[in-house]
Formats: sequence, structure tokens, C-alpha cells
Amino acid sequence: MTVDGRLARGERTRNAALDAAVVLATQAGLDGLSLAQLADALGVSKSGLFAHWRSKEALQLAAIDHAVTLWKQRILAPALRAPRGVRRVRALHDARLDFYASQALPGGCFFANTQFEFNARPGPLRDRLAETYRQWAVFLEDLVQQAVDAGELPADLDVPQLAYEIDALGMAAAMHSRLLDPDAAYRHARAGLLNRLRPLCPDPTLLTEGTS
Amino acid sequence: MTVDGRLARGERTRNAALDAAVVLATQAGLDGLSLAQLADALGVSKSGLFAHWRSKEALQLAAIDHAVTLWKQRILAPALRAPRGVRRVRALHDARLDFYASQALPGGCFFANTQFEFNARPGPLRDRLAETYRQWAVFLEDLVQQAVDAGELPADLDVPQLAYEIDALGMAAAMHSRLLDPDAAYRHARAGLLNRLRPLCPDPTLLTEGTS
DNA sequence: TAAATAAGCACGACCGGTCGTATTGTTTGA
DNA sequence: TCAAACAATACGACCGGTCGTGCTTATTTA
Repeated sequence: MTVDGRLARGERTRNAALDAAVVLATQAGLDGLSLAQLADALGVSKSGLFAHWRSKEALQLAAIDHAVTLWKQRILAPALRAPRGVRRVRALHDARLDFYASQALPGGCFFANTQFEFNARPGPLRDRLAETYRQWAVFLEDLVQQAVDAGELPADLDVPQLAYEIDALGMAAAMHSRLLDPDAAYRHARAGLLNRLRPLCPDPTLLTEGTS
Repeated sequence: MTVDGRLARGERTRNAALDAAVVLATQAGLDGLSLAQLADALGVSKSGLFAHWRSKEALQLAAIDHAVTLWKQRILAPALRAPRGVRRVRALHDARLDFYASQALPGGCFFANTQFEFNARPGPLRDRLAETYRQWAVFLEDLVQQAVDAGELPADLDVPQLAYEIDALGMAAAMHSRLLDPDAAYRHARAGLLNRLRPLCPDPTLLTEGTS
């Protein structure tokens, strides 16, 4: 942000466009995202968008990055306020489900939707989404590893395995909550984590404490 | 199927079209499915498709139903050959993962892809997909309930909860296997089920036996 | 300090192409 | 001969993208 009126205006438009693009792409898909529709939502002309991104694909890539920063702000940051270890893992899981439940993105989960959209379509968008997903997986594994290091989980735990299972619970919630019963989805996803941790966790209070 | 050559020919075209439609829609999405592309793949003109379905949406709905029958043939039927109870639950889970690994549908999982495509888009297609998913969930819960009834799982088990967790493992595999490492995805999905069942299952041999 | 130039930004009009769809005509087979 | 199956063609709508233009603001020049 700058006091420079010119740059400030462009920056504002860019940000508004990316915000709207994430919302629209979450509903219609990154491919189904229409530039005319996006321009209308912004109250700008379609051709004006091409002043900021040289092609639709460039805008789509920017939208992915923008969704990552939103995800970091809304889910990672709150979770990192919880103490390291099992409680932080639980906080991350809960923050994710809270974000879904908040309907901040009415279309569900941007990443789940777009990753399923592109998982059979090679190209730059798929690569970017895959890299994004890989970073998320690494982040989740790190948090589980911290719980192991803190002695809150068994030393011989298969960390990537548990991280996979946690991610699966959240991903299923993203779909289940839109297609069937939202309440049941979030309840099952939360209980699923506790069910899985219970036999692993020597200190049961780590599973009963609230995370907020 | 009939000996009537005229009807047989139409029936053959319809079946071939639905087969191809499921494959293409798995890759490009139900909406991204192009009738021109579908007609080309069949060696048929685009307008000919409208002789069999009055609109694209009608074809899409038929494709969903067709994918259901394929799913029943390829996944449900093999699983039902396993003995009732925990072994049948495992067999279903494994059959699902085997189907993904077989690459019979190069685009991944038809249902996961399309359900994420439409989970924010109300309409007949979304309704049909939701109903399909509900039936799958019921089927899975029934199988778990049978294991409870057979005394192979605790009588006070939360059946829908466990069914949700099993489904989540498979769904995550459908995405993980396309975007990151397929081998890791299937391994984690399989191990995930055993990890979850182990504390519940009084008879450990039910978890070590092969399922094929 | 004032004028001139350049750059950022947004607009409306328009392009070629593809989409789903309707119409009309031809082939096919009992 | 009759109806089902298919082909050919065209239509209107929408797609991403380009072009020329004008307005606003920053930078350079006199």
C-alpha cells in the first residue's frame, strides 16, 4: 500500500478482483470462472482485467496464490496460537472446519474444489495446485511431528500416515457438508480426529480440552 | 438388448456414448464435457446425440446413472463376495482403491470429481449426485452395521461415524493419488482403515487376512 | 513553477471460436 | 414402406482476448 494514488487504485482493483475470483472460482471452478462475470461483479470492464493479468491463466494462478494467503490468515494463523503438540494439531483441524462452517466461501473449499477439478488435467494450474497441496501436507506433518517430539504421541508413530488421515477427515467434510448434512459432517470430522488420537495419546486431557 | 437390429443399434450407440461420457466427464467435469468432443470420440455427429437425449442435462443425468452401475459392477459386486462383517468392509475399501489404482477411469474418481464440481451449484445434477452419494453412504453404513451385528465390532459403535471415516480415507486417496504420490495415497488409505479398526476389533485375524 | 511527456488504468467495441441446440434431410433395416 | 438412427448445416449466446481511445496521475523538462 502506498499514498501514490495511481498505484493504490490499481492495487485496490487487483485485490478486489482476486477476492472475487476466489469466491467465484470456488463456486464455478477455476475453469468455469467467467471473466465477464468477474468484471461485472467488480463493476469494471472485462478488458480492464487484462491490464492487470495478461491472460485468464495468469489470473487463475494469482487467484490460487491469493487463496493460499487467505488460508494462512484464516486457518494457519489461528492454529499457531495454540500450544505446540497435540493441541495445535487439534486447533488446526478445528480451524479448518470452523472456516468451512463460517461460509466465508459460500462455495465450499476452494482447494478441494479446484484440486478435484484439475487432478486429471496436466498443466500449469494443476502444477500450482499440486505444489500448494504438497505444502499443506508438509505443514500438517510438521505439526504432528512436533507432537511426537513433545512426547505427546508415540515416538514410532508413522507421521505422514496420521497426517494423511487428518487431512482426509477435513476434505470429506468439505464435500459432505455441501452435499448432505453439514452438522453431521463437521461432527464426524471432529470426532474422527479424537477417535484416531485416543489410542495414541497417553495424556487424555490433551483430547478433552477446548482448543479456542 | 433385443434382436431387433434397429433398436439394438440405438442401444449400442447409447451405451457407447454413456461409457465415453463417464470417461470424459471424469476428466473434464460434467459441465466441461463437450458434446462435440463426445460425438467425435464416438465417430458420430453431434446432432445424433440429441436423438437419444433431449438435452445435455438429460445426457449428464444418464451419465451419472451409468457411472453408478459401473461402480456397482466394479466395486460393490466384488466386495459382496467377501464374508459379511469386518472382512467385507475391508473388501469394499480395497475394491475401491483397486479400482482407482487400475486407472479404468484415467481421470480419477467420477463421483469425487463431479460432486466437488457441483457441491455449490444447486440444480437437478447436484440433486442427483447428492442422492447417489447418500445411497453410497447408506450402503457403507449397512456393511459396518453387519460387522457390529456379527459381533466383530463393539455393539455401542457409532456406525455412521466409522462409515464417514472410511469414506474419507477413500475420497482423499482419489485426490492424493492424482496430485501427489499414488503409491503413498493407496498405502495410507489402506493402513488408515486398519489403524482405525485395530482398537475396535477383538479378533485381530480379521485385520490381517487378505481380502481377495 | 508551468508545460510537456510518459505511465497506469479503465473503457466500449469487436474478433474468431466454441458452446448447446433446432431444423431439415438422408440412410438404414425390419 | 415406415420409423428409427444419423448427418449436415445453421443459429444465437457466450467465451477469452485484442484494439483503439481517453482519463488520471507521476515524471521530466523548460
